[in-house]
Amino acid sequence: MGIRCRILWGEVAVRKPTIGIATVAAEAGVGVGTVSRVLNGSNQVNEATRIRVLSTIERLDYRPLRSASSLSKGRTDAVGILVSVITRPSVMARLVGVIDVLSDAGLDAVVFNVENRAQFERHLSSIIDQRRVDGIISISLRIPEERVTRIRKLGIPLVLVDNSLPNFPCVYIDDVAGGNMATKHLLSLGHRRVGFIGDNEHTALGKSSSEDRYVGYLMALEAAGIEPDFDLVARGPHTSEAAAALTSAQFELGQHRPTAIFASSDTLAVGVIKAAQHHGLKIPDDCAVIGFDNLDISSILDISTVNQPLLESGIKGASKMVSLLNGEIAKPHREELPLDVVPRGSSLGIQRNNSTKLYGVVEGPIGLQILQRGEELVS
Amino acid sequence: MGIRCRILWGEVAVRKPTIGIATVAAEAGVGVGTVSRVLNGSNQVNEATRIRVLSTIERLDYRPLRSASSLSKGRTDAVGILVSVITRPSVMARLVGVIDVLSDAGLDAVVFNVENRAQFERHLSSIIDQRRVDGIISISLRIPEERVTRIRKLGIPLVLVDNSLPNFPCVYIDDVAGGNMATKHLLSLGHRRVGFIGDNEHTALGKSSSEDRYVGYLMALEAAGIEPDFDLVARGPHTSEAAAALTSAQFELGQHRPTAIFASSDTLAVGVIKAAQHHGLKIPDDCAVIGFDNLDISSILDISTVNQPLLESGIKGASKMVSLLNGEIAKPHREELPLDVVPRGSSLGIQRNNSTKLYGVVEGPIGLQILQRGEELVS
DNA sequence: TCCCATTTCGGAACCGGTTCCATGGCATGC
DNA sequence: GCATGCCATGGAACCGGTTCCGAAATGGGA
Repeated sequence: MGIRCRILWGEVAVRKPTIGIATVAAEAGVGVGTVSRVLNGSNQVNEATRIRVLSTIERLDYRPLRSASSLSKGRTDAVGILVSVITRPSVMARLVGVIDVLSDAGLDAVVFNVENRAQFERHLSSIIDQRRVDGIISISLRIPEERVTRIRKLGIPLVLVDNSLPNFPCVYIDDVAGGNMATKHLLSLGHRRVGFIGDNEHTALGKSSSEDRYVGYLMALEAAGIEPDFDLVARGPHTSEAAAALTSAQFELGQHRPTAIFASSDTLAVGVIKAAQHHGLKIPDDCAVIGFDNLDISSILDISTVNQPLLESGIKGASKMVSLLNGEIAKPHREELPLDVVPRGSSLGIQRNNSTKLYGVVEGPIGLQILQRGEELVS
Repeated sequence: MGIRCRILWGEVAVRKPTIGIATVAAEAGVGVGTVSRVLNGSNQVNEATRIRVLSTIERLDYRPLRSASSLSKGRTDAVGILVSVITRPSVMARLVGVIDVLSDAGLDAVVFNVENRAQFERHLSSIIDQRRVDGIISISLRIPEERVTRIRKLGIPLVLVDNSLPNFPCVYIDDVAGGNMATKHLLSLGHRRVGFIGDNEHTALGKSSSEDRYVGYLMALEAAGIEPDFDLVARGPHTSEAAAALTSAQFELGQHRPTAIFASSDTLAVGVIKAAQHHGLKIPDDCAVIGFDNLDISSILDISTVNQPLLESGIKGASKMVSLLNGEIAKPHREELPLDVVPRGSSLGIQRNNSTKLYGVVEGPIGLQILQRGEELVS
């Protein structure tokens, strides 16, 4: 009934009495079953008894052991979250949505940060083979085929956020359409030489959002009857520094340089803008820019972008997991979230017909000249 | 030995045979103890036997159940991470450090996102009372006194990151000194009217970093023999919008307006800069700005700041937790991390004597004119 | 050949809740 | 008064690894 003996260094035996459910039951003069029922809020217990048990629990400062409960119940009430490079703001936002929903549902959120292939494999096998969680939510990651097969065979609940896989619940966007929208936006402003700056990190372990957006870019060009110029297409690591370097190269093409650039993420768009400034090009007059994701920074820097519901994707994904674990079938198994272009100063420039007061052009080493819609910012 | 029966809807009984350690033992012709030893890498097992057991495990596709192991071992191998508003980039960076170290140590990182007092209490009691984790890491949060008492009494390992508490391991910075350094930097540039923009969110549940930095600000003024002007001190929510509004009010003081502003975080500094531009003030000539934290955005926008090792704080904090759980005493129980001023364009302006080529001043609605040290960005 | 130390191994007891079945008490219906 | 049914309850069996003790096998030395 909870007496553990341990011999320390050949000295006297040390008793470490643990207060378990049996102790509580004995102390309250009831059976263990009753205590368990009280703990789990069963309505099968008399009110007077319940109160007596509760007060005993209080008095003994009894705290039920989660792992014992998990063992009996056959579930951990925890969900594993596999997350690709967590530091990316877009990934972060999704993660927050996931965590909030899970914790509201009383589920533990066990986060696994995946930064390389080896780590990915290690985490996957740890999750799958050690049965430490009831389900898996994968954010912006592409799970290797053999793992998917195994997960499917074992019947482990899996939900994908920002990716999709046949026969699994998922929440995703149409990146091709998004790339198309962004490019069309630039084309609609009259640009004919539109560049593309993307990242190449999907090769590692993520989903190839950038490549999908590139496909959309090509489609938009084709629809406009424009022959793609592959000198205006470049890919590199997912950093603004890399994007700046790639863009810089395009700006050195002289009269063949792009007059507008679609960066496959806002982070890259920042680099594009840096490069433009480096070359003395005015934005958007000399070069229009649009990004993707609608991160905080794009709003701060007044960068046009394609908005996708990041937080919401996490919320919806986690909700599907909760339904799955509760045995309810998530009705719309697969869910595509809407996208929309957010036109800002980096493509539109100052809208002269905007009646609100605009910021003047400021000189100086820092000219973070932000075009705000109206005065709300400094209200 | 692992046969579970369940009656479904009054239909036939369904047998769900589970493959447990006993099955493996029987199948391999050994005892359960041996299988367990193999699983845990004990060296008390003959090589031939080990191989036989491993192949049986492989053949049966046996996966040990984490919660059973936890129950016997008396530990969960999981650590709870309490995190204040996770979306803040500074908090995020610390979290990443923590998660990486924990997962390297084979510990699960269970993340609890705390956004309000009620959530905080709920998560705390869930963690403490349900014994779901072996230890707690608290990031940028101030734990209520009564909870601390309880944690201490129960002997739950607790590590604080970006905060400190007597007799608990912690990793922190000297915010007072940081505020002092930032303000001194501005004073050293000749400014006498230095404003302070801080946040007031510590009242809720976080640590009062902003207030500590304010104290440092006051000390620096005093050391310079400057009487503080409380018209130049303002606090609001932790958003650049709020900071912009507060700053704007200061700029309307006419000749009494500040010529330099210390913002207690980079996020706020962005708002300060927005407000300056709104008022047609050049930075840093008309108003110098320094922030705090050295976030990505401050580097992108060339904002002077005070650097603190964010990722490192997480790494060190988690390492302390690992030591604690391993029974090793974390030697330097409390650890203060170093701070340093990172002077950038928002306070220094263009350094004319810098030999590297500088970006020209660009006109246009977006003049994200970033002063880079050298060409490495567009290399 | 016998003795003792070492290595390897089997398996019962145990970790601490959960669940299900048996039981007792009480009210209702005939 | 007795059968019936429901509610509340006790407690044994169970969940599936871990650990420890005792024992068997092995090997080396006298």
